[in-house]
Amino acid sequence: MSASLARRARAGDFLRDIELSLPLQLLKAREAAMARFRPMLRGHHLTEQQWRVIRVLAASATLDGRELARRSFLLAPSLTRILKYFEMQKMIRRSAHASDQRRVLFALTAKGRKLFDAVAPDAEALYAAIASEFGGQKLETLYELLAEFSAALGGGEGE
Amino acid sequence: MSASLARRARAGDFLRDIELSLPLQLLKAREAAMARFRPMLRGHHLTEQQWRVIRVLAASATLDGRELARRSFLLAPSLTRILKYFEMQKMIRRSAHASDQRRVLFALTAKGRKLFDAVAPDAEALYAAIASEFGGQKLETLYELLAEFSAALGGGEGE
DNA sequence: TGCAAGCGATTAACATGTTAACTATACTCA
DNA sequence: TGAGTATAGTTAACATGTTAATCGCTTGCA
Repeated sequence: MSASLARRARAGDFLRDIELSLPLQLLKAREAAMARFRPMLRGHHLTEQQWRVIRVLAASATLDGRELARRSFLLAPSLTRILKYFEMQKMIRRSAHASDQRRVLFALTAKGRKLFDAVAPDAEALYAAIASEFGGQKLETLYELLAEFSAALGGGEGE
Repeated sequence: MSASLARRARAGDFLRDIELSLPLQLLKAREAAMARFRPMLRGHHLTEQQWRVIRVLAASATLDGRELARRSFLLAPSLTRILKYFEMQKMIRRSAHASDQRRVLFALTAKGRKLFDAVAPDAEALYAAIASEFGGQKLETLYELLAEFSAALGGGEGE
């Protein structure tokens, strides 16, 4: 692999080969993983982003929009749209913040919890399959490198 | 970092913490990098995907849609829209394939080449800064792991 | 030959990404 | 206390992601 990289770097293009674009390689890896998850989520009538919201709320009971956006890594406009949809579906319930009228609190309804309980085992199974195919040790190394990378570029902020 | 992962895994949530979602970590790392590139591209009135198309064409002279889609890692509908836009901007020219009337060939115009020449140095500078901050050696390791991951899950196909 | 199946490109419909503007509420400090 | 500033959430506008359908061209094969 290292040899392959070196070969490409010597190829003589003006710009380094697009194969060496880091954002693109991250996108490819992400797509390789998502290609597994998407059909399963689709079977539950969920998009990836919708599942992230359900998952975050399932782990935290009640959250305001800001925290929900941070943990699900969604931009505010996307989150607004998703929450509006889930409210319509009776999956999520909103309530007022006691001391700050700007904030809105969100929580899963019983129906939303049921959805989570139905999807979670499928997601875990796919994740386990990926870990098995790629190797748990390498997966851990990849996690660490990704975390270091995000931290080095200041792309995580929170915590 | 490994300690941090272990701590979270022990946290006791029903599902493993969302922080351990691989697609999400890949997305975060990608976003950390793109946060650097986006403002620069915006200064040239380009989106990330538009830049990928320009870059691929700059390296290959003439390509049909299929190859262009594969190398820029864009889905056909997105590519169609981007090419339509660039044609309107006179950045890209389309021509007919000699032996297969289904295919369409695309190439940069002189104006498109000029755009590439203007953006490329800025992109290289940002890439060099990232390599410097994160470390060239770790960056190479990350590349290799990402490539192995994509290959292991069958998410690259071509070559 | 001719037709069924496959492929390249486009279009359609809906969801999200991205930036900017806007509203309402909260805070700060003179 | 009150003008100025900051923050949470929403809305707007446009670009891309995702799946499905469509249309014309090509290929394989009876």
